[in-house]
Amino acid sequence: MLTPERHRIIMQLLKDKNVVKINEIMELTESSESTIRRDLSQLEDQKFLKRIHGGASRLQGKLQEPSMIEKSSKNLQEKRLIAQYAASLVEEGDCIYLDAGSTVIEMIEFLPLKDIVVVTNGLMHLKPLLDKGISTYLIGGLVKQNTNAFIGRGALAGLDLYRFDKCFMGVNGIHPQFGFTTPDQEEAMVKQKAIALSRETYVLADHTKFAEISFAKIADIREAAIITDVVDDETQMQYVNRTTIKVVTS
Amino acid sequence: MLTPERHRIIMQLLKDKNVVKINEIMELTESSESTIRRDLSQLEDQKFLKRIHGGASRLQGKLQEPSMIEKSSKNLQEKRLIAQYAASLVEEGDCIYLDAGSTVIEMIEFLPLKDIVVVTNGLMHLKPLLDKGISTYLIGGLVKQNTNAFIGRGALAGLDLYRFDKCFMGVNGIHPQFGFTTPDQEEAMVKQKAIALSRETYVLADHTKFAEISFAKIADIREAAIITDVVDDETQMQYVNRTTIKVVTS
DNA sequence: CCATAAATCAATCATTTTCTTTCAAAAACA
DNA sequence: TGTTTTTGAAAGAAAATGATTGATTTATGG
Repeated sequence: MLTPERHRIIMQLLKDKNVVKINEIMELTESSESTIRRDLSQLEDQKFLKRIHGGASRLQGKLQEPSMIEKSSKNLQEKRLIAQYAASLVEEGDCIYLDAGSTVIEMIEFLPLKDIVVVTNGLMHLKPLLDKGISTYLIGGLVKQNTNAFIGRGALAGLDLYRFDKCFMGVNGIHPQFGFTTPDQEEAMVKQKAIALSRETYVLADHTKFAEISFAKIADIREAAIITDVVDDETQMQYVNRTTIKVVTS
Repeated sequence: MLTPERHRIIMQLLKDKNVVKINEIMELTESSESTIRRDLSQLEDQKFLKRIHGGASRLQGKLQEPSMIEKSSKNLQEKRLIAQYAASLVEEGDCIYLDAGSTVIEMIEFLPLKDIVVVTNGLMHLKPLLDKGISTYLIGGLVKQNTNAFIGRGALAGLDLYRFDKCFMGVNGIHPQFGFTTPDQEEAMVKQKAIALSRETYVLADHTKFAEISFAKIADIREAAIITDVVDDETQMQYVNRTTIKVVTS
């Protein structure tokens, strides 16, 4: 592996995690310890990072990342935790489908850099995915104005070209009887098909989605695992399914 | 293999990958190590890339790649006239295909607001189209990093869902014998298919495109009408076809 | 708190890979 | 044909790499 490529990977890791261990880099780049140490020295000389015992840390102050500042909103924090957990489910070699939607978009920055392929119907997902250097396929179709999602016949046909290991999806309502729902019928069709084409489906949902019912049904509640943050009282319990994963908040 | 062709391949690889190893180029061009090294030296002298140990990396920052940035400012006025004329060909009720590319993108602001449907493989086209309120379909596929065009199997399949009244296309080379050409083979396939699906095809080309030959052939010169700005002397005449339209410049 | 163990570090060296230079053969050109 | 340009191969120089060493730092247990 060429030097600048390693450097790029190191900086990418740092952007994601703030601190990175030498072992991680060694594994990811398949290089020796010495090489990575030299890399870190060089990058430190160029003021791109600060070396610490065991690895390196991002130097803050000069170019503060917005990711740390905008963490104030409670709901956003929740979403990020859910997204982070969801991203951790992605394994090397996976081909995954990322549904359009604000929760799913948060997953991208936590995705592993390794050998994965992403297919999506979310226009907004594209730039962050490409920035990470992930090979990305868009399914095409009619562009829905307000959500920037691809829907319609073209989207369904584009989807049908692929099969997925894992599917990550946002929904608007989760209800034990009425299943997963979303306002737009056309979007529901796309989601439905994505689920059908995936080995496993994960629905990312913060607490606001439970006990809600929207217009168009996507699937029954048992057809996907739910990744959420709150499974508190008995009232809520009835809305989850047996594959629900609770992400520890706080 | 000829020198300029190797150079073009090298630059193409760099556009896609940011870094390229000498071995890769050797294999792809079937040339010796020495030759490739010479190529890299020359290209570095011309400020087209930066040599690194083991290969070359594309230089970013100050001298951005000429493909998208320099192009978009240099012959802008020319391009806008060509684009404006092309847009005037669009009639009410038309379903048109807009190819990815900097010349075609200029068409959008001149498009009539009426009842038209646009299909495109250009990601950059999307926002201006939606801003104008035109109903827009994207064909999907693999996102090519540097041109933001959709290519590959997904793009071809997405294209096949539609039929077009008119197709507007950019190319890199126009030559009486070698036809319309473009550097990327995958993009050429998409363009080829778009032409096949259209009743009429218009190639938008400023004077820099004539007598140029790029790597991948799209179509013979008689398969499309050319919209251009200069048809001056006899030398140039041989490169145009009988359907060439000259746009009056200034 | 200290002492010990474990982990990490910088420095060095041998090995591998890549680079530059040089030269002769091949190809293109006139 | 002779001349120029391009190409490929070879040899020594330079750079990058990986392993090893002993020093330094951090963690752990008493």
